[in-house]
Amino acid sequence: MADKKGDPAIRAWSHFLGANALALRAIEERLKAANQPPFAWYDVLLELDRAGGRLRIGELGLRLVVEPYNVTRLLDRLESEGLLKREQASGDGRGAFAVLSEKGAAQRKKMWTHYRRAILEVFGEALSNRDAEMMTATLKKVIAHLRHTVEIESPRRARSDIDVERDVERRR
Amino acid sequence: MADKKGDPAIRAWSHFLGANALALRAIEERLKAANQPPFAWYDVLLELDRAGGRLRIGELGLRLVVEPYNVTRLLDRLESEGLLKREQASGDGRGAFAVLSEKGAAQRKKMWTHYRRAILEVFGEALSNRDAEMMTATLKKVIAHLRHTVEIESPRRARSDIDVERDVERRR
DNA sequence: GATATATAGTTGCAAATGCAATTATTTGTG
DNA sequence: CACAAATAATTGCATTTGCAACTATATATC
Repeated sequence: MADKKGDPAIRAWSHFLGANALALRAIEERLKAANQPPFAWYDVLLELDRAGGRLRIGELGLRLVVEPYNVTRLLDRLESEGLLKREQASGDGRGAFAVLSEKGAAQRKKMWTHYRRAILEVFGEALSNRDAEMMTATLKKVIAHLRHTVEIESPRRARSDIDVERDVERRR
Repeated sequence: MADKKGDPAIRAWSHFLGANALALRAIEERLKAANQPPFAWYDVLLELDRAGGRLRIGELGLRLVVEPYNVTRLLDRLESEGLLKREQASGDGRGAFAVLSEKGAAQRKKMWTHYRRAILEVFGEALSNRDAEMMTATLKKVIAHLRHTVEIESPRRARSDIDVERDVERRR
């Protein structure tokens, strides 16, 4: 109990979670009210745009922080709306590019007007510029830290599975 | 494009999203590696514990920022593991309480050792105490703003004998 | 240069989530 | 009191996500 809320990092995390839940809910709500697709679509389109219109699918997943199988399906949905197309990678028969279409670029712009307003409304209104800047700086540290440690850790099983304790019996 | 990254709030939001994706992934990953349930379970158990062991289901949803239908199913899962039980609300035939069980309390403690370590590892290591404290303060503003504007409808509680008891710490 | 291993991306199936009712009860209004 | 409206929680169905396995191609090793 003593250190449950005692450590500043724990307190920050708990507020982070709370703000996250409320903010995501509010943003999605506003996008839906404006008849726009989920904001995850915006991120895909933006990342493609930033990369000049085309990006290897795996690289896209890394940048978006989305698992490969979810990238596949996200792209399926966007592709079926004509917002992008897949293109076989020349020189690597395994890979493919996601390529932004005209329609996709237009959709991104369209979404942005709503998304931007929503962000400012639910997130920006609460913060001074100074608050926001400090938050950006702080979150950059978190991101850098996580990008770093997550990378070091994946190659193989980090731990042996001997030490696992079965606490909750069934996973359904 | 001029103000796409120009506004401090927008920049903060975009970093917020990035940190969120990385942090959630890392935390869940570590809990899974320790064979623990998802951290959403912890939140349920903690909220019940904080409330003294029992809470109206709707109120639990508000505190957790989870939609009613998802609360139902979350409780289904925890209840089927024996971590809590539902109890008909006396005085209101529609409602029910979620009641923390011994096993649930124990499970919460158990999870905490892993969860706590994970938080400190993936989130705390990146931040100084001062960083974390500033972040908490800033996020509090965001939360207050969203709690206020997003939920214009203040959930008027039906007064019933049993739950009058703990009005003390409604807002957290 | 044959074979093992690693990489890119996808897929089947199960579990979780979102949405739109649905049930049961309570409250408000005439 | 009768009846419309509101509230608490759940459910059916469609969509999305997670996990594990799979296909296909590339790379490394001997």
